Amino acid sequence: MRGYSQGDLGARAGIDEASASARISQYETGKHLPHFDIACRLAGALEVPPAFFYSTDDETAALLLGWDAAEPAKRQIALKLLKVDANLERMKTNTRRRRRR
Amino acid sequence: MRGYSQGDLGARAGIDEASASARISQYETGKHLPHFDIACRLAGALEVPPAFFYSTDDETAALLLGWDAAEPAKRQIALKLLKVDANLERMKTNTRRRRRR
DNA sequence: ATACTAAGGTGTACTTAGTGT
DNA sequence: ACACTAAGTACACCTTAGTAT
Repeated sequence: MRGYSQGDLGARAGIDEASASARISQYETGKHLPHFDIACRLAGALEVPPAFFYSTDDETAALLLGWDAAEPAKRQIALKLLKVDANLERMKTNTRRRRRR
Repeated sequence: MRGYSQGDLGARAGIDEASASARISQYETGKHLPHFDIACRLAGALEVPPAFFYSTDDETAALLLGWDAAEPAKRQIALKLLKVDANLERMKTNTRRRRRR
């Protein structure tokens, strides 16, 4: 199993092969959205962070890909670089995380 | 409208006030997941990037908050810092973006 | 083989009404 | 006022069967 067909991707994500092609086609054509747990498994199969699928602009998408590929040391530097502003911002806003299934 | 009640948040996200409290409560308690377009409007109201709601670890969540608060100049530095690894990584993997509604 | 779609079945979010703080 | 929940309704995803490249 080394291909990149919809069926193979489905298999790597643990989706029943009988419906994998149809479902992934529906996702790619925008007909339907996968549930979050399925998106996580597809992200695992494609080796991208799940949040990548939910980025609404190309810069954020690039950030998440770079973040995912970077080594821990480089991650720390990037995070510290951004963190100063973030902490200032968070004092002003009430941003509670919402739970997932 | 200056409060942080569920009803106010719903109003800022353009959700019908008759059901805003119930729905947001269901999101916060993990009973239900909002559709992606609703998540985007909630993110706008809370001034966080939509992808923040879909981050599966605290570091990625922090990254996205920092990214959102950072000025363009600082964003470019962070992005370039991560981009080298990212480009190398993308040559090896087949990561097609999936469409959204 | 693979990608895609229509239509019906299935499951989840949304609405409403109501309880409790 | 506000947060939360139960139950029914509405709607989106999933499955199947089928077409087409």
